[in-house]
Amino acid sequence: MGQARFRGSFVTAAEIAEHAGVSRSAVSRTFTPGASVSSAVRARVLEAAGVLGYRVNRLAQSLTNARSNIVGLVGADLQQPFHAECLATLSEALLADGFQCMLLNAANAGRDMGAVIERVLEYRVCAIVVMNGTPSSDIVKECLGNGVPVILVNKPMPGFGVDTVVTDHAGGGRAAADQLLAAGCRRLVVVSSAARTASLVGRIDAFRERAAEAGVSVRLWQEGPTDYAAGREAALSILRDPVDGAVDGAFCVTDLLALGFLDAARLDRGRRVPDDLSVIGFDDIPQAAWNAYQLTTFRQPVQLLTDQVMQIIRQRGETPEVAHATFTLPATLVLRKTVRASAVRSAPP
Amino acid sequence: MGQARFRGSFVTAAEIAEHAGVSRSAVSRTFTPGASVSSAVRARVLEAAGVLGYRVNRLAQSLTNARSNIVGLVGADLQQPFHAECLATLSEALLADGFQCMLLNAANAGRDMGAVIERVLEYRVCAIVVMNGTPSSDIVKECLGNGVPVILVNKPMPGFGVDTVVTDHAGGGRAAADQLLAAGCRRLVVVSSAARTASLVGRIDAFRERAAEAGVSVRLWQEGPTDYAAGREAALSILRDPVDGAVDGAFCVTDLLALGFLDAARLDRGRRVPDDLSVIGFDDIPQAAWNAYQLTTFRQPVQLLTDQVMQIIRQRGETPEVAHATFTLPATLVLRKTVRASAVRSAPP
DNA sequence: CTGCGCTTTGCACACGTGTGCAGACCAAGG
DNA sequence: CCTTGGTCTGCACACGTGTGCAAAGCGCAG
Repeated sequence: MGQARFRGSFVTAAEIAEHAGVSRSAVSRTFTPGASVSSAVRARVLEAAGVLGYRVNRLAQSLTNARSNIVGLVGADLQQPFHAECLATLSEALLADGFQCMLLNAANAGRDMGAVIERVLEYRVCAIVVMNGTPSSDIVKECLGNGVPVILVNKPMPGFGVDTVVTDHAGGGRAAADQLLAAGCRRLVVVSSAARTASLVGRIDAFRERAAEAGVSVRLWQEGPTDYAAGREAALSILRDPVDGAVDGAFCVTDLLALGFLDAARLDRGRRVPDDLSVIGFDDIPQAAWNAYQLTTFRQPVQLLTDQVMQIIRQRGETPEVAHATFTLPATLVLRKTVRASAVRSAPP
Repeated sequence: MGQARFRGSFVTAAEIAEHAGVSRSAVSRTFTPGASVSSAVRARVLEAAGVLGYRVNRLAQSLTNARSNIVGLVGADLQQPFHAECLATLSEALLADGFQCMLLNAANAGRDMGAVIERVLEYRVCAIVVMNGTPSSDIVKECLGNGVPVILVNKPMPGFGVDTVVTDHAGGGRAAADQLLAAGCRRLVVVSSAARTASLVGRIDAFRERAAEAGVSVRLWQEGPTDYAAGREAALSILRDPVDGAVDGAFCVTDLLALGFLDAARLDRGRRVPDDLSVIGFDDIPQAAWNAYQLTTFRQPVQLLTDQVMQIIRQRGETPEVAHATFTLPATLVLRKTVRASAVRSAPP
């Protein structure tokens, strides 16, 4: 209420000092934990700050500290359910830990995310987290050279001085193959996109390898973007043949692909899922649990990934010189209703 | 490459000046558009900057400018499709216009978003955009008192010194009623949540008013959160009665509610949509277009809303004193397949 | 050659904060 | 009384940048 200054600018510590009749240092010390101020001075400063509405200027603060408390969050395709979940979880964890997050939308994946990273470097961020997409090695080197740690999610980049946190895509791919094989499927297809992302490739390769071990060959579909429409296209094309003798098991490397695949398989191609055709996805986005789908899929451990990222940020903030590592977290199978119950089951208790 | 300094800190303008044999002012002027530097000096500065990897410190820059180029983006429930779309669109527009965006995840809606806004004020943001959720009037006053413009999306707060950008919820609600009435529905229900958000209330009231004008009363359901599961609950409860004599038209004030409602209506309650029951949603999230749903809904003009927000930010950056206004943008009907074709149609051409 | 005007340059200050250092103040013991 | 030790406080500098001001350099007309 006591607007001592003209409207439209922030109050500074000097003004608080004047109002409270102390030196500016006293104001600074009052808001610095562990600094030496008498309780009398502290009280007067706090009162003046309350009246005038003082709010410390973190920009100026960061100037002396060389610590900005800002973390750069880089990602593309933010409106996709899985990425949105990562973003929501990460940003909440950052805020809870006292950081601020600068969002860098690399928009359409594949656009030069170097440009946006360069811009956020100008704010002296204390870390950069890449949620998806692939930054060029040049820009990563530049970050590291300036002492800004880089943390990659689901994008291993070994021997580069970065920390990496990944889901166990290969483990998920193997488990997916096991599920379909156990369900009796023998004509398998992997549905992916034209993107050759490490996470997608990891799932694909492990799936095919496991199927090969069982003597089953796998058809591979890799076209278009990684979204619902592409999943539809895949099903429309793959399931063009009549029911008998066709594909009976599909591993869609993303839930979005899986849901599009499911819709086209059922509604356009008349397949009964899971009777004629079993489908498995990956990510466990909220829509996978919807009753129209009930998709069997693998849950990415978003909370664990986030926890690990936070731990790395804190760690590097204190002791930057520690060795870099890759943390692999398990994907867990979520059994719903798009995979046929396996013929051989353990007897119920 | 030429790391003249020890690894782990940023290069300053003074170091560039020394390396190029000029004054620090010359460096500053080289990177300030419109400043007066000879081309010879500029060239030497740019070369030194390239070699040493100079990157201007925006924190220090903002200190003198009192302009940080940072916009605070406040929102809750960021993983919900509509909010995620708003976030993606807004953050991309901000970046394209040269701003940086600080993301403030208010997490579970209704938590004190005052706390997060207070924190971002410390970074001297040049504007705060509230994408959803309701900030307290105290915190809004504090922003405005410090000269930080506040822009509310879909949350009118008239006479408060804020700018507001809203979808025409009432127009959508009326049009929804018109659609259902034209389809011959006479036993209507509005499905909403326990949240009494202005946007939801606007849709509800306009819908009921229009229905009342037509002499049709409307049952109102307002329970639980605004999500898929709540839509299911609504349908399970409302459609418990046998088919004949029950509800034949539902306006779900959100697509998420509508999709949950649809699934429960079809799969659990055996209704045929649109034959037995017509359903209309609101938002036009991507999932509404999926083949399993084909939901008739109203598209919120996210791109227009974003454009308007950007225009306000630019405007207030130049001439802060201009009068505040509310901009209302139309919602457009997206006809899909959950509303019965109206009995009376204009003859095809 | 001299004077004028324009461009370029460096000095010095400002922005708002943290903090080392020295001095002031105070209490207690000798 | 003096001395010692501890707690507070204020001065002054630092952080990295933008910019007003005056001086210097230069081209050109008189």
